[in-house]
Amino acid sequence: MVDSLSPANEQCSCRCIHHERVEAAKKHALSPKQNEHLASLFKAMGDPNRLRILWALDSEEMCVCDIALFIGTSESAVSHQLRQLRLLQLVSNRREGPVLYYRLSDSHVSSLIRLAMEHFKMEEHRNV
Amino acid sequence: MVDSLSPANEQCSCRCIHHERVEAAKKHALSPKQNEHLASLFKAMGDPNRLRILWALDSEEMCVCDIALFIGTSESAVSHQLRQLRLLQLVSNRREGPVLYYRLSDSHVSSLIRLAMEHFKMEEHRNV
DNA sequence: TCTATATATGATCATTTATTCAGATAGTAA
DNA sequence: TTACTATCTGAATAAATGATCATATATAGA
Repeated sequence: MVDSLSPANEQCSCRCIHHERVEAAKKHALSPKQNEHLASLFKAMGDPNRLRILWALDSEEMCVCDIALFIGTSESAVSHQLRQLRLLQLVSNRREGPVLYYRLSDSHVSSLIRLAMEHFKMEEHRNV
Repeated sequence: MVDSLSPANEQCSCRCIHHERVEAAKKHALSPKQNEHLASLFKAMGDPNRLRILWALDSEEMCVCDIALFIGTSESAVSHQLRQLRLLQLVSNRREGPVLYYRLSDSHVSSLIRLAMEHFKMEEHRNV
């Protein structure tokens, strides 16, 4: 059992520890890759400005200018944020002339936000 | 319309902009407080180690030692992470003598993780 | 009381990250 | 081509963050 530990994990091997729980947790654990992917998704949603962008795009397409005005930051800052969201495939865009219209790639993001709202027992006062 | 902007948001007022979309986004937007709460929840879940902890605690109680061995970091690091999760009320603990057993505070966290897995079309290979 | 164990906490440090600025790219129209 | 607009990108900087180390607290037992 102990030899299934990676070499770096030696610092605690002498303490209380319920070895069977640790082994069970390892079996139940997500793969490192899955875990990284999920963490990066949540991290992307964990920035207040990005979260506002995502929530805004849930109800309508917006261009970079619109978002910058809505968020109250520079267009460059918004563009950087949008790139992150694009790389994670949370948003996609559509070009119309020189203007890029951004939207949510799928409904998972807004589902996650709504589910998270339940945790805080927030009301989703839809007034749009 | 424009006077509903906060004084700091002046940098984009001369660009293309679909003002009606910006106004609609503002109406639809979460309150700053709600937004901050949600962002902090997602941010907490956005660290790979914290996410592993949360996912592990979904299936069983673990003490700090267990978690440290499972994650492969020091108990102090785990304790710091657990404090953040406690302050956000994502986990709670139960004392048994000198040992603190941690568990998820409610089922929202694991629901969020499972929903996020759908975004990546991950399979939840339950082998525990 | 003293000792040992389990966990928590505060300070520090290295890394990450969000924004800003300057400049580049892409599209449109003259 | 030139000029203009919308957006993107890379570098730099300041702030936030996670881990480590040393120390403190809490509980149990002698």
